[in-house]
Amino acid sequence: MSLECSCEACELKELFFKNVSTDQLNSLCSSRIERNYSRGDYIIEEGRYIEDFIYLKSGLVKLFVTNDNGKEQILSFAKPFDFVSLLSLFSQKKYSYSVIALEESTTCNISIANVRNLILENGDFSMSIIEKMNTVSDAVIHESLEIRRRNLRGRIAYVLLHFADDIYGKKDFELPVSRKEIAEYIGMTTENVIRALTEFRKDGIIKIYGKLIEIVAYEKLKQISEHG
Amino acid sequence: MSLECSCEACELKELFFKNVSTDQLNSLCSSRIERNYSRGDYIIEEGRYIEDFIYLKSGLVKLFVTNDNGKEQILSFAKPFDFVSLLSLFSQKKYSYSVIALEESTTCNISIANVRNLILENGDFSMSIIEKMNTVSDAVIHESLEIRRRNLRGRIAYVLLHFADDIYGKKDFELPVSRKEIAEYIGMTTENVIRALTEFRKDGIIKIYGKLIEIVAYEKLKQISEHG
DNA sequence: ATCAGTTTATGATATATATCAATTGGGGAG
DNA sequence: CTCCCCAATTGATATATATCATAAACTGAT
Repeated sequence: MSLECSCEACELKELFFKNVSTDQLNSLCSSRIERNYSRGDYIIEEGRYIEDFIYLKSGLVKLFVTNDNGKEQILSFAKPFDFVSLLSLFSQKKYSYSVIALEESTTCNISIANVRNLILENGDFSMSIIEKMNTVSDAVIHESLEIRRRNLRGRIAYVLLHFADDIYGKKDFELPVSRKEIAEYIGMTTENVIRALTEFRKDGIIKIYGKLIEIVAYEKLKQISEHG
Repeated sequence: MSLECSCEACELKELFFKNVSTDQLNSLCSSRIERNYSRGDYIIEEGRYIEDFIYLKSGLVKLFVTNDNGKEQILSFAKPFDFVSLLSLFSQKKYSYSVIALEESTTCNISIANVRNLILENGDFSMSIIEKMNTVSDAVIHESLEIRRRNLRGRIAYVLLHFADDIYGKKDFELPVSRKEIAEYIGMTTENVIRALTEFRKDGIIKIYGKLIEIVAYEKLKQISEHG
């Protein structure tokens, strides 16, 4: 039985289910569903019932809300090891935000009833999930405050550094989002996002080839992010 | 023994410890400390080690962060039944925000080791604390997004309605914060907060007597909050 | 009671950001 | 392959908000 469960070999097992017994893992495993998404696919739709605990095995996604006049506000970007359904998993019945894949992405979905049972019977697992939840919500709140206290240039610098440092781990990368999406993330207009990027390019801080960004003057960018 | 525990009679017991056995409650009770704070007192100081699980029995507090240049950003206001130390309780060792009493406030503090033990041994309690955590962080994130998508007037309207509807439950109340603190909450300058309030007064939407605010045209204020 | 410091308030001005308009280029649907 | 829509870009202008300056009212401390 235990040999048949592919969760045993999952690289994310240690991260999240290290305190789960083999029996419990097998139970999770039998009910779990893995899903693949292409760029642009909805993984979670705002307003839908929360039925699964979802975590991202690979790829990159954006979390966002849509307000009455159809405008989108991006909450956060999430990469593997982030638990995209974690924010409001048990606070309410319906999702209060949507999630869309920015790259080819794979999720592992576990029925929420199973997770609930695991919480009820396994204290170590509870502790682990609480820590993860706190970490995720802390990060989202922190991010929001960081963005809010910056001006346009500071926000753009912050976002570029976020992609370079936290998401891709290198100074040159392909932007997984449009200028418009950056605008929706930092709360400014698309035109001004473009203008700031152009300014950085003209100042020799970054190079731009369409979606490709290369950070040339990393320290300078850091300085702009920190002191405007 | 159980008769001596004042937690048995605490009006917040049902809200948070309904799934806790009498023995467990007594254990919590013996280690708990109740603290009183006056307006302006620090309840939590950013950077301090998280040693207690803290909830607000009475009063009103503000949660805020201080950035490098000494400016404060207010995250949220919390009233009784809110769990002020809940945001990052288990995500890290130190508080990433401060909490100050805005009115006479009383907290109940329980050692974090006790709460941790309770999580490990009591699944229902775990479930309950997870729901509370999700609710608190959801609210803070939601609040932040709501504020962000409004202009100055909309933000001020939103804040006034927040105090009237969510905090005081009536249309006339004494502002528990300065104009400067409102500014720190909505991310605008003090002068512009004052100007917007004055505008609302001149338009007959509110009456102002120093800190006393009376909402005269509630629907109008609602409309400004929703559509600028 | 007085002084110092902060809060509230208002006006004038500067600055940042949004809006509107026009152009170019690319990607997807048919 | 072509058409059309959307993304990216740039410029001109409008608007919102910040900044600076000033003053009155209030608050707390001595």
